Amino acid sequence: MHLRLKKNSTAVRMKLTSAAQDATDTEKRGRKASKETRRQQLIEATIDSLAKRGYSETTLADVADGAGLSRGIVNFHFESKEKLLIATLQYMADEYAANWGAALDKAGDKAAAQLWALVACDFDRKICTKRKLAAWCAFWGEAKSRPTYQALCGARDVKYQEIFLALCQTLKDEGGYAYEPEGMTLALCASMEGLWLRLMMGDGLTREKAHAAAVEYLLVAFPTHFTREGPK
Amino acid sequence: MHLRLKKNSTAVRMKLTSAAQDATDTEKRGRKASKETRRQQLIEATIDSLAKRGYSETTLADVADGAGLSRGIVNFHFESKEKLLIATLQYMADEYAANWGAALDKAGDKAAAQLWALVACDFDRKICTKRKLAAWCAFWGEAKSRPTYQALCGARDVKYQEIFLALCQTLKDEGGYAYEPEGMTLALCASMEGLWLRLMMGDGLTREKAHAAAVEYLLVAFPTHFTREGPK
DNA sequence: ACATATTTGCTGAACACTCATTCAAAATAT
DNA sequence: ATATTTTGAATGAGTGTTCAGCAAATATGT
Repeated sequence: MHLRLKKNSTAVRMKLTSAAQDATDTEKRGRKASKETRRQQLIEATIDSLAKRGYSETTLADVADGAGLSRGIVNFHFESKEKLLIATLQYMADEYAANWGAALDKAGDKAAAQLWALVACDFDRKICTKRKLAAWCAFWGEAKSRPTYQALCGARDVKYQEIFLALCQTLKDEGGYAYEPEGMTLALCASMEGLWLRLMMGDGLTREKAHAAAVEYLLVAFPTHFTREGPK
Repeated sequence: MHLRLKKNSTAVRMKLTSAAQDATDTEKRGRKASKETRRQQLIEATIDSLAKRGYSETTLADVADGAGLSRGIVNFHFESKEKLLIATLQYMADEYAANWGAALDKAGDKAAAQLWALVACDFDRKICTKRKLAAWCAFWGEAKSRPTYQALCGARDVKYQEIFLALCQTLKDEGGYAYEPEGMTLALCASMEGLWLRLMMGDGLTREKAHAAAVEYLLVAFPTHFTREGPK
């Protein structure tokens, strides 16, 4: 069970919120945490549990313990375990999409630079954690038999793959390459997903090595556009 | 529950096994099935259940029903659910290894032909079924938190990847390519695993298209060795 | 300011249910 | 007759869900 002061904790908390109202948010911990903050906290605990124990052994008790809250809490903030898991997947999908969206914006308007950025951001520190990869993989494992998961995992690609394809097409025209762009794009995207899978399995593969492998692919596919250090 | 005749079913079964002792094995169904046959039967039912319901919803009751046998049967032939699942994964790993082993034998001794065969056999009818892919993926999802699964999923690569690397190395020397062979091999293997993942997800991707994408990769990586139709 | 009422967030014990496992009895094979 | 295989009901541990009640925060009254 988690320890928690009963009577006198009030005074402590009041002092904290008034004296050390430091920085960012008025809502931080204790009762004061807003609904959205709690949901966030529970989602993080869910990712932890998925990474640590896997999908099939993730229990609400474990999530609650991980968040330092009580047993019934999930059914209060989410309606059910199922809803919590869906919200968790949704959160990860949104984060992923936001990440490559931002990378694309920063990349300028040359196609080569954009493709490079898109590949690089998949191996970004923020996204490509063992913890997050394990959570993704846990959902993949269940996706086949759960349409909702499948939709959310797939939504990852709807826009993404279109952009990828368009970029490969552009580079092909620029460089006069001979390949068939659809197959090329598919193989490239699949390669990055496969690298994620291997990173998660953890055969001593590092983020850097995985990224280097993806880059190696870019080099052979688009030799006139890239060097190992980046777009020309 | 599964329906089953009680008293008179014996006669029916006897007639089947004596009159219609058709073809292959003396041991087929009914009591007569040997230990090994029953285990096999239960493993197949397990793969079915993994594919249909996913890892977390696969129950012994479902496996037993799928095999047309009673509830307690798994604990008789396997000691526990855990052991059944491990035996199932072991079976799939063995089948996979046997498949690429055979493909390699048939490919002759030219490195290009061998690599081509190795890539092709991953998309073979026998191996690359939705059913089997879903089962693989179910195990991948749990592998992170289960050393035993991880070992069996990883064993897939121990020899495999060595051979792959050696072949890429050979082709590089023959063709005077400029890439770094480790990264190249890793990206290629990862690409095929990623294609499996996508096949399983089922975005209207077919075995043929997935194979074509892998081939597209081979073409750009080893342009002097391959055409879309095969090794030169 | 202080007291009281109401709302909101949270708790944890109780409940219902699923499911792996056990085992005595039955069916079958040798 | 004995050994082996199979059955299916019983068992018990584990887990998601419910809900009455508690406590903090806020609103309202004096």
